[in-house]
Amino acid sequence: MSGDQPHNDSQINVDFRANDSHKHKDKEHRHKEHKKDKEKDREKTKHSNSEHKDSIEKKHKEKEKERHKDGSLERPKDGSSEKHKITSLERSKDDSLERNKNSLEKHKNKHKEKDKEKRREEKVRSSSGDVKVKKEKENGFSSPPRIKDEPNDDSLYTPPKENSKPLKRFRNDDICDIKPKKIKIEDIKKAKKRKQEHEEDIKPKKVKSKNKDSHAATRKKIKKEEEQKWKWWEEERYADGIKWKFLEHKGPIFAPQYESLPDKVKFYYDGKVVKLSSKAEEVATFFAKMLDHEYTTKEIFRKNFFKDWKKEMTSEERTAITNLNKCNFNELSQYFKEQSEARKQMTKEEKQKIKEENEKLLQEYGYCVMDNHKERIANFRIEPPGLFRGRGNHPKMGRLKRRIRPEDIIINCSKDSKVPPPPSGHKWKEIRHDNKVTWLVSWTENIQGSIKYIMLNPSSRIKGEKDWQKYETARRLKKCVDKIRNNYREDWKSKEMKVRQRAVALYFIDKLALRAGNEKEEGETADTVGCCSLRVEHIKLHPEIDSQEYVVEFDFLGKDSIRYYNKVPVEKRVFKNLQLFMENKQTDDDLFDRLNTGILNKHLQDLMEGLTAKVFRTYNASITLQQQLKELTNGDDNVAAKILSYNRANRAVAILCNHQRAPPKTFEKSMITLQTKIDAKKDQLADAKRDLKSAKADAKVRRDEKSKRMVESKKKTVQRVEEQLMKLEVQATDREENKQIALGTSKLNYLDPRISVAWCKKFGIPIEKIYNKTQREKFAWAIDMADEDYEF
DNA sequence: ATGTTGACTTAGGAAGAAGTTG
DNA sequence: CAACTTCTTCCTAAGTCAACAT
Repeated sequence: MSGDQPHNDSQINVDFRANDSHKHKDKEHRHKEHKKDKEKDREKTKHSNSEHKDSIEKKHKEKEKERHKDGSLERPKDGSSEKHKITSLERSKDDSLERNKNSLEKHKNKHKEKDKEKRREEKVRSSSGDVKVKKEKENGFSSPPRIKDEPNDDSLYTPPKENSKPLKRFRNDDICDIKPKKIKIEDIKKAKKRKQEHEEDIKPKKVKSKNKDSHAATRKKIKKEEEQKWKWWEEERYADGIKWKFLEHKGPIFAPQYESLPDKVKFYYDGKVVKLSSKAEEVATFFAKMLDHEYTTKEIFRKNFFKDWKKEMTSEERTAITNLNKCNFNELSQYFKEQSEARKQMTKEEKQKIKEENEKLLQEYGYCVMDNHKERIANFRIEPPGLFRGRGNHPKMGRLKRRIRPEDIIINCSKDSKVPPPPSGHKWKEIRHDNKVTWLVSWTENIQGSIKYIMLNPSSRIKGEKDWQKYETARRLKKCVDKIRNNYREDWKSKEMKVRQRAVALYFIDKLALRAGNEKEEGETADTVGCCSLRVEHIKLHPEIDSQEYVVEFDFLGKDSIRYYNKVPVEKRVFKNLQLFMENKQTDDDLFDRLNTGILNKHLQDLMEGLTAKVFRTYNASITLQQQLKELTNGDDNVAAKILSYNRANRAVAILCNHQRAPPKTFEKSMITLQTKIDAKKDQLADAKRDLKSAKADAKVRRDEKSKRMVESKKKTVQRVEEQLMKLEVQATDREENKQIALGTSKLNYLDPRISVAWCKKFGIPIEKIYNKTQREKFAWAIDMADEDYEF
């Protein structure tokens, strides 16, 4: 499909540019240092085989060049690196701090009103100008019928199994020709029938559940099933909305009660010992435990902490303790360090005992029964109290996260199940029987007032089905993405501002895999943005730069305050539109002032059933992996080299999605030790080769069996050592390239696992090399169902 | 439309376990 | 076997998106 990824080359280039400035600087810097280190090493060891080193470096360079040619991994060497010298993560913090200081206040008051003003203004502007025809055009443009008619025959991409067993219809996804409302009714009817049949098959426990014998019977049954690994993906799914029929669990585990400090551990205020009340002391320990962290030095953190701490103090304490700077937590901090040290020093037996106890708790609380199957729960422990630490420059950092009591907890389970008893002397806040949701336990958290849930493990049916469904939606997008791309390109010319903005935003989401960008409440969270919430200050337009035309420079903080930096050449039309959008705006005005995620997603829904902004991320990630694997894998390579190719493909995706990590603290050091190993291995190889030579010479002279055998064994040694060396070198390359890129997130959330499974099967790579145990559990469905010619 | 809330996915870092090495 | 590194699991914050309320 030519249109699969018209953007891919640029995407990947672009991505490397995403690291551009700061990261690149950093990378280049690191490269130099690395070389220096190598040189040092050489001098030290004197066994240097500089030839070898050079050749490896050359090899790497060549490889990188190749990749560059492919439009893959190499970053362009443009000179945009000067400005940013700090690594992304550090930088992002500083940046946001600065900005927040300056603009937070402004924003708070301004933004909402300004938005309204703006809207008013622009209405005037547009009605007088060229954007008159709004209503008609809007109707004209959304033109859903055309798109909806797009043949939706999943058959092409749907493995036979799926065909015979209908996919679950979360949003009536795969019946596309019928109007949604009708479907609902029909689906429910069908579902009822299906379920009746289904239940007859598996003997629902519903009726019998009060009977203990039958409970025991089901348990046995569950155990049996456990042994042979339930393949939920071969079974029918529930229709619309219903998530389960039976749900029983043991409730959550609460955080351990606070234990007072021993008397010898003292807290000082203004140089004098102060004995704190239990409540105040507990909160003090939270602070003391974090003392080593940088954020206890931050003004906002300290202010928030102190305010909340005072609330926990007795009135005497409150009058006595008025200045956090006069508080001395050192003894507390010291005490906790000793404690953790002591924990490390425990004997094997003690550790074993703790492990066993944990295992017992896991067995008791870590599983639930959902529809005749025992399933693992993800987070069965209630979050303990502590100090809130948001990410980035969070206005609420340092606030007290309060202890959750049974009275805060809502239990969700089925009516016919054994409701978990609350801890003695307590009651649950509520017991609910809602099978339209997947959670077992919920409570409201006190920092943001949001609801927290206990849900099932990713290996569970309920999560797995949804995950599978996600990739199926992305595959449906694959089939109509060309149309959608043409559609938004047309919309760049629209007379209506709203449509143009929508089209440009969608272009970014598609090309750059940006997140949708919901509005957020000012002052409640860190100042981060996604596509729809970009502000004028987040982009710069360069009509020409580095011999490229129409370049947009992005620089903003995204989710988790991870910095997104990228210079992207765009089409002229996009560029001109951006200029238009930015006209007469302040830096802190919204770039897309007529757009939000709701509008965008509604439009997408019209283009394809189930399509939302985030599907583009999934789609582009998966299609990139597939294409990169195709390009990078060399069938003649050995396993290690193939895996390097896989990791590189994975890396291309991680870069596309801007999945970063802080470089491991020990990165430089571990690189050096690895290099030393490589050097040692090279020496060993040289020795082995010499041995082989002399053995050969020897054999020539002697011509006896023994010396022949000797030659053979020496040959083998050389081969073995060569392989080992190769493996080390591959490892070094891989690690180097991975310094601040996190592969895990995309692997876990964006890449259709069937692509990887198919790749493994095709090239004879054991799946364990790609997925660890947890990942194999999560992707069991894919491992079971994908064969080597699976295509995304 | 706009705002609010609830449910669920996505995310990076910390802690803990396992593996490696001197 | 202790110290260190690396891999895995845990933790929970921070997004997305749809349904509902205004």
